[in-house]
Amino acid sequence: MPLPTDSQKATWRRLFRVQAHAHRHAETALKSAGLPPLEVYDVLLELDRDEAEDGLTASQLEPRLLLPQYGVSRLLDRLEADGLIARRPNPEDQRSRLVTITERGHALRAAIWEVYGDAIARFFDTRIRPGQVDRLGTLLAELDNHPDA
Amino acid sequence: MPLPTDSQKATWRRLFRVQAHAHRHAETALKSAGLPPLEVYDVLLELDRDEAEDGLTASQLEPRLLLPQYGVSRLLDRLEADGLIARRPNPEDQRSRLVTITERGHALRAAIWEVYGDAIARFFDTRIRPGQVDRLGTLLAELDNHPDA
DNA sequence: TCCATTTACATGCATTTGCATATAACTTGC
DNA sequence: GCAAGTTATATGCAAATGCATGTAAATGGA
Repeated sequence: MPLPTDSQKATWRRLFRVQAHAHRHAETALKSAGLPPLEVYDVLLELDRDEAEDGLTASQLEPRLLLPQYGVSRLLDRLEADGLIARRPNPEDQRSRLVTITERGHALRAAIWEVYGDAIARFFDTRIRPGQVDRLGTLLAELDNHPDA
Repeated sequence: MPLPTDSQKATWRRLFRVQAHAHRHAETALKSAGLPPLEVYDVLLELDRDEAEDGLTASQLEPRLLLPQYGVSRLLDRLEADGLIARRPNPEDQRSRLVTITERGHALRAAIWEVYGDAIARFFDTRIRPGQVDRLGTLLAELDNHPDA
C-alpha cells in the first residue's frame, strides 16, 4: 500500500478545487443566461461534429462524456424529449439507436457556446498568464491519456 | 465577449476529464472497500485538525469543501445521524452550531485514508513522472488562489 | 432602542443520480 | 444452429441534489 507524497496530495487537492471552481464559474454563467447545464453542451458538441453526421450510439458517446452508462441513457432521454436530438434504429445493431442532433439542438449549442466560451476565457484570463495555460494543458494531458479505467 | 484560445479550450477540457477520472478512480476504490464517498472524508479531515478542536461552524467548513451551503447542511445531518460528528450550540452565535468529530469519526477517517491515500498515489504513479506532479500542482495553485467567486 | 438588513442555516419540492438489475440483441464455441 | 456468454441500453427504487424560500439570530443606522 504506497502512500502519496506531499506533492501528490497537494496536487490532488488542487485538481479537485480548481475543477470545482471552474465548474461553478461556468454553470453560474449558463444559469444566469437561462441556458442548460454543461453536460447538455457536451452531448450537443459531440453530435454536431461532421463525423457524427450519421449518428452516434450511446456507447460511442459515453467515453467522450463524463457520465456513467445510465447517465448517458437518461440524458439522451431528456434531450430527445426537448427536441434537441433524435434517435432512430441502428441498422447495424438493433440493440442500440443512432443519435443525431436536430436543428433546434444545433441552435442551442451555438447559443450555449456564446456564454460558455466566454466563461472559459474569463476563467483563465483572470487567473493565469497565457503561456502557462499550455504548460498546464500538457501536464494534464499526461494524466489523461491513460489506458486503465 | 472574449472567446477562449484553442489552448484554453484544450486545457479546460483536460481539467474536467482528468478530475473526473481521478474522482472515479478514488470512488471506485472506496466503494469496493465498503467505505463512504470522498466528501465524507473531506469533512472528517477538516474536523480532525488541531485547529478544529473546539468545533467549526458550517459556514467555516463550507469554503474548505466543494459543496454549496445546503450541501454542507445536509451532509452534516447525515454524518451526525451516523455518529461521526456532533453538533452543539455555539455560544458566540446562536444561529450556528459548533461541529466536532467523534471517536467514531476519527476512526473512520483513518480507515478511509488507508484506501484513499493509496488511490491517490497509484493515480499519479501510474500516469506521470514524480517531478511533473509538483509542476502541475504549482500551475493549479495559480488558478486556485483567486479572490472572486 | 427599534426596524431594516444581513448572515447562518434549514427545508419542501421537483429533479437527478447511483445502484442493481432487467431486457433484448449480438457473438462464440461447439 | 444453438446454448452460454457478452454487449448495448433501459429502468425501479432509494438517496442525493438544486433551487427557491423559510426561520431565526445578529448587525447597523437613525
